[in-house]
Amino acid sequence: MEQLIAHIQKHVTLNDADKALLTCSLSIQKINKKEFLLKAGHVCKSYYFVTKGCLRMYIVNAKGVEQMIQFGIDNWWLTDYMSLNSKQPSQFCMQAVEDTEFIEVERTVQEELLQKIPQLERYFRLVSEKSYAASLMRIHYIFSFSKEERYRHFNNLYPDFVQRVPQYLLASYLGFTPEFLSKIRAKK
Amino acid sequence: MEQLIAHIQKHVTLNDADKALLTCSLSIQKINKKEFLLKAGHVCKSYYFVTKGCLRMYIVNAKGVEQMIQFGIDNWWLTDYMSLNSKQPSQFCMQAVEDTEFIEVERTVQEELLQKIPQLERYFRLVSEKSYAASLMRIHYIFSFSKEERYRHFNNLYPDFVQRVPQYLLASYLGFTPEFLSKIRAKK
DNA sequence: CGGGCCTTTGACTGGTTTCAACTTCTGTGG
DNA sequence: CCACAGAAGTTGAAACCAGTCAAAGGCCCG
Repeated sequence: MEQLIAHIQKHVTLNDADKALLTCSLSIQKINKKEFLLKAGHVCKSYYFVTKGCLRMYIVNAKGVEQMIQFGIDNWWLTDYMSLNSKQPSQFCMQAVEDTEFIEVERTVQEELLQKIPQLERYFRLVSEKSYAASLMRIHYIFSFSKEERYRHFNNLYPDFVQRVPQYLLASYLGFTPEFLSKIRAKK
Repeated sequence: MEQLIAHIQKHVTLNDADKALLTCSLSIQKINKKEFLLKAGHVCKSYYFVTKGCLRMYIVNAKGVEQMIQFGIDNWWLTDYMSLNSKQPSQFCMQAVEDTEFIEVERTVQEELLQKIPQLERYFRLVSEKSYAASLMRIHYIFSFSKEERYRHFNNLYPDFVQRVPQYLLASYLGFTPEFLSKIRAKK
C-alpha cells in the first residue's frame, strides 16, 4: 500500500487525510499463477496496480493464437482502458504470470476517490501519458529493429525480467515465434 | 475553436465562463505543408489539437530512415508526452503533411487552464487513455496481421485517408517499404 | 515417476526487402 | 503557360529474414 502511495507522490502531493482515505478504500489482493483477472467478453471494471509479481494482458487473434499485448510488473498500472471507459466487453485477457500481489481500483471506487482527492485526476493523467509515450516508443522499436535486434535491445534493458518470464511469452511480446527466440539464444 | 470545445464536451461539461476562457486563451494557428512544429533535439513545449489538415510525427532511426510514429488529423491531439513532461529534448519531429490548422496549447497555458477549469484534467486524462488504448490495438494489428493484411485492414477502416497521404508515409506508418505497398496495390 | 508443457533443433518455405532502372507526378521559375 | 528537375510511385530479379512443421529432449508439478 505504501508502494502505491509512494508512486502517486512521485507525481502529485498527498496530505495525511488523502493517504488515510486511500489506505482504507483500497486493499492488497493476491492471485495465483495462471489465474485470471479479466477474460475476453467481460467488461473490464477495474484498474490494477501491481505491487509484486507479474501480470500479462493478451488477446487471441484471428488465427486463434494468444498475442501478448502488455506485461505488468512492480509499479505498473494495467487495465483495458477501452472497455473500462466504454463499458463494452473487453477483447483482452489478463492473467497472472507468477503469484502476484496487486491493488484493485474499481471504476466506481476510482470515481469516489477522484471526487475526494482531485489531484488524483492529474496522477492518472500522467500515468496514462507515460504509458502512451512508452507504447509509441515500442512501436518505434518494432519497426526500426530486426527481430533479433529487438530481442537484444530488450535483453539489455531488462536482463533480469528476461530470465523471469517463459520464453514463449517474451517471444510473443516481442512479436516473433518461440522457435526463433530459441535460435537467437543458441547463437551466443 | 468550437471544434475543440465540442470535443471537450464529449468528455466533460463546460459552462459558458469556461468556454469564454478557452476561447480567449487559445487561438487557431496555420502551418503550411512540409513545415515543422517540432524538430528532434528541441524540447516539446505544447500540445497540438488538429482542426483541419494533417500532421505527422516521426523519428529518424539508427539507419537514418524516417519512421512514421503517428498521424494527427481532425480532432486528434498530438504531442511528445515524454519530452513535454520531462522537459528533455524530443527524439521526434512533427511536420505538416498538408496545409493544416491547429490549436496550440503551451504547457504553461495548459497549467493555467487546468487550475481554472479543473474538469480539463479529466478531459486530458480520457484523451490520453484513449490514445494509449488505440496504440495497444495498433501493436496487436502489427503482430497479428501480415503486412499485406495490415494494409487491407487499414484501407477498410480509413479509405479516404489512404487516398489523401503520400504512399511512402503510409507504408512507413504501417511498417513496410513503399515498394511493397506499390506491389500490394497493383495486385487488385 | 509420469504426463504435459516448454524449449531446442533442422529442413524447407515464403513473404518482404533490397536494389536499380524506369515512369509518372508535382511544383517552381523562366 | 510551358519546361524541366526533383520527388514519388512502379516494376522485376535476387537475396534473406523469419515462419512453419515435425520430431526430439528437458523440466516442472502433481
